[in-house]
Amino acid sequence: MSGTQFGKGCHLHLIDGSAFIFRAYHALPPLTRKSDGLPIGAVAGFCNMLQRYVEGNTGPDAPTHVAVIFDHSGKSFRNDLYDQYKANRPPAPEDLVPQFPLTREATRAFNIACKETEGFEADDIIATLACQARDAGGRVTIISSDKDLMQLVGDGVEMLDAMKNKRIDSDGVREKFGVGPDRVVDVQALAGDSVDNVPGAPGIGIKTAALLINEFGSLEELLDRAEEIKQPKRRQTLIEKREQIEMSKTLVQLDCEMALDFTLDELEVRDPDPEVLLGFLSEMEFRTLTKRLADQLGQEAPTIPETAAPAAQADLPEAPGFDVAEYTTVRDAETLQQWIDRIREHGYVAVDTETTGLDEMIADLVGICLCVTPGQACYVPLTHKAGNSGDLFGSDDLAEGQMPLEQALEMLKPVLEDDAILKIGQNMKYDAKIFVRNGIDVAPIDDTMLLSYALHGGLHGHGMDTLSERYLDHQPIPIKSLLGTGKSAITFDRVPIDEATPYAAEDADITLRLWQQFKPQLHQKQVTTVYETLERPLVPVLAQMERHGIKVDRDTLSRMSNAFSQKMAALESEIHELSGESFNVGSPAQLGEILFDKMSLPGGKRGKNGKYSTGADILEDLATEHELPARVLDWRQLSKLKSTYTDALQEHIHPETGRVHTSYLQTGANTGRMASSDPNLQNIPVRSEEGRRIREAFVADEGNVLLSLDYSQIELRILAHVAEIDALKQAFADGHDIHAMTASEIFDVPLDEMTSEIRRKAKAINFGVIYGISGFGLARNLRIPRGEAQGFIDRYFERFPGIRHYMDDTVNFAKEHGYVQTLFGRKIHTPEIAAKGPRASFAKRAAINAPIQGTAADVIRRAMVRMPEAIAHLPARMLLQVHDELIFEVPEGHVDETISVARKIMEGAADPAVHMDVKLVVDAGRGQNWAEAH
DNA sequence: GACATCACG
DNA sequence: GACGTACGTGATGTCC
Repeated sequence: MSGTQFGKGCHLHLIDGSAFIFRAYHALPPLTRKSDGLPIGAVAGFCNMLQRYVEGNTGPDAPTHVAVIFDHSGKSFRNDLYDQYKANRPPAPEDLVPQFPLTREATRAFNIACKETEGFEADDIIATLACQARDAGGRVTIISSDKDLMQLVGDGVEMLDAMKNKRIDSDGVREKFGVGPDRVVDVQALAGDSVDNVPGAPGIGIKTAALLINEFGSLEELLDRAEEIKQPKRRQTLIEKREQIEMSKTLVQLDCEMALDFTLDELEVRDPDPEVLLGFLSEMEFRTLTKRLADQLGQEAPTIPETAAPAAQADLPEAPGFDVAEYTTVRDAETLQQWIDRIREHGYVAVDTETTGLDEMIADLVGICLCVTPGQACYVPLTHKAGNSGDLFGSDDLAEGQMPLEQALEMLKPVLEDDAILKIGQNMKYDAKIFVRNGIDVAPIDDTMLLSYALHGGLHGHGMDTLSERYLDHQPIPIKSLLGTGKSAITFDRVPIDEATPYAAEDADITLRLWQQFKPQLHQKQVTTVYETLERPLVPVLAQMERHGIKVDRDTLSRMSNAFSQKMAALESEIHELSGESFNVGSPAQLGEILFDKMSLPGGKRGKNGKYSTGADILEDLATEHELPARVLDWRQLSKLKSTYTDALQEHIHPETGRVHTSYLQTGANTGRMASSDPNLQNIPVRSEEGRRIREAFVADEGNVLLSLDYSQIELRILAHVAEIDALKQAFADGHDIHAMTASEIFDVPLDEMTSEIRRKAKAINFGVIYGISGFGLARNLRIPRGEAQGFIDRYFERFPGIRHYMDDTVNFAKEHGYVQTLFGRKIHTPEIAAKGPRASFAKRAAINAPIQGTAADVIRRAMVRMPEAIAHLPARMLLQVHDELIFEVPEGHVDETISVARKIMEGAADPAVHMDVKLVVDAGRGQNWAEAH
């Protein structure tokens, strides 16, 4: 056959590669390569399907030419026609993404042509090839079950559903669409397609569409003569939505005349090269398949070492030391293109951005580093300024030898947004936010900080320096050595490029090395699900919340600040008068001396630095003795509110957005909780009346409302579930007041005789249990004798013995394994549990608390991950998270629906991963400001 | 930079 | 039997 021109007698097979991939992915469990944990299930299934396909190619239907056609990642020309095209399609699963390039490799290993084209979908390539083959007089079989391809059937073109082994010809198409292949697009244009988000004509499905097309002959005829339609609603739709219908047709119409950079002749069937094919299969560690194909090809099967993972790691080629690393500066497009080519070859890249500051809402991009191989990284300087770091009046001109920013971004954008290329970073949320401000939506991503958090939570911090020293035995170049410290510190754009390159490139290099080490461990440590469902997908969600921010009214804060100042001044003179001397009220040391030495008040205890303690609890006790401590308490409250909130918050209002943009630290708390900083919006006052008014400054944008949805008693509910306390479960099921119920049980008081004082005690005990109760702690909290507190606890354990078992079991588990777990499988390490003395006591209480606090944290993370999609059809925005509460902003008209949708997501957040015996309940509030909404 | 204090869940 | 003690955070001001 070789050298024959495609024509009569030839038979072209066109395989829809994406359909193969997704079918393979869903048909197989999430297999990973044994030596390094690389996800490999879809590739395995894909190879099996290719093998079966090749094997079945005998007889009259055997092809002379064949190609596997893939969708090129990214957007197609249809997105230019309609930006919503395929917009509701969920992104590819994370563990599938790294497998996309491998399926291309597999195709080539089978020596089958493998084609994809940027800006076009696989369907268009298939259409163009099918038309070319048909016009040349050949026969075509499209191996796919995608109905969008049915318009191509006829004239020697057929489809084959490989799963059902069913051929589809013109009759088959007529069965499916009610019209012949030539009118399929007309029907699709009318019926639309919810999967691809093609709008079509509302209210018209395939049946009706076929009826209309058959009646009028064509879509154009139908639209021109729409007035003749009898049904008024249908007539109106067709007239009013004409433009939308015509646009839909252009979306579903496949392009048969694409300019291809290859010809049909190049698709001729070829035998695989045994060495290449078996090499690929054994590299993937497919034992069965390698052997089967080796037998078929009459070759000796290459041996695949039966290595356990840790041994395999030792087998990996030793990464070069950091001292011999090759770090280059990229100064022109040609060199950058070489790096981009390398990235595309690998299918992943470690990325790091250098910027002018730490606030990603304000900092500007200075340069980008890339790394695909340990020890080889590049730095692309973009906006470094001329003039050296020592020059105080450094020029604002750009330094020589840098690519134009726009050009570099334009070249990198397709790579950074490519679904098939994994972008690896350390704290990628930061870099992603910088990129968004430069018009690039980085995805998909992996994050070494989050990998470490999932793997090592509780063992150590997850910053780059810690990780590098710990896992790579390498101390990174300190940023201070480039920027200096304090007042004389410079910004990164003032660092000479020659100095910047080794620092920046090293960060990307470290990130890549960490990723190579951590990623396979997810599977071994059984935290893949935690990482994939609770950590990785949260990154874009948080990034969006942070970028959106919450509106804060400066005037409200400013007025309150002035009021606080006046009150403080009055209190201060009163305090000075009472003490008989002028001193700094804000100095605990000076206050302590006044109270306990000069005035000889009782209860003077010295802390570890030899100073008297003057904490609020001590001053409260002293308040019965003297007026002064009470005044100091008042002053302190105002001082706190003013400095931390009314004043500091104003500094955080973004000059352009007028909103406050906090930053969430996903790895902030060992338990799985997040932390908020710059500013911390998770500790805005609420407990005191005076403080709560601060929340009035957090307002909804014009025409909008703030919503607050919070989990009711989530930690106690989780405790009831994990400790299996039937009485508690029942109380939650019946909707009873849980603290009153507890009080009734342990103090033997009937519910109708309950007093607020008894209930308060029970509430303290309930919280105490969650925190790993001790007689001393409860006694201090309730200000009762220690013996009495211990009595309460004893009675509590008597009534709810399950609690004691839970505590003992949890501590024992921690001692045995070195960690405890949440219901979702998050591991929180407790290295101190083996310590002696008070440290062990701390660790025990932390171990008791962690699964409860951590499970609650996991629950709300699940809700947050699912929220954007759930509210996508609403003009609602999720703004803040405060541990068990989510804050939304939504136009007035959509309040009720938003509450109902968000509540459903939150209450169902544990499902289906975890079944809870106790239902989760969410309370909702609304208002013009946060005080009203809460 | 350590410490004390206090804001939140 | 003594140890110290509720769990998890971040921001601020003082003082060295």
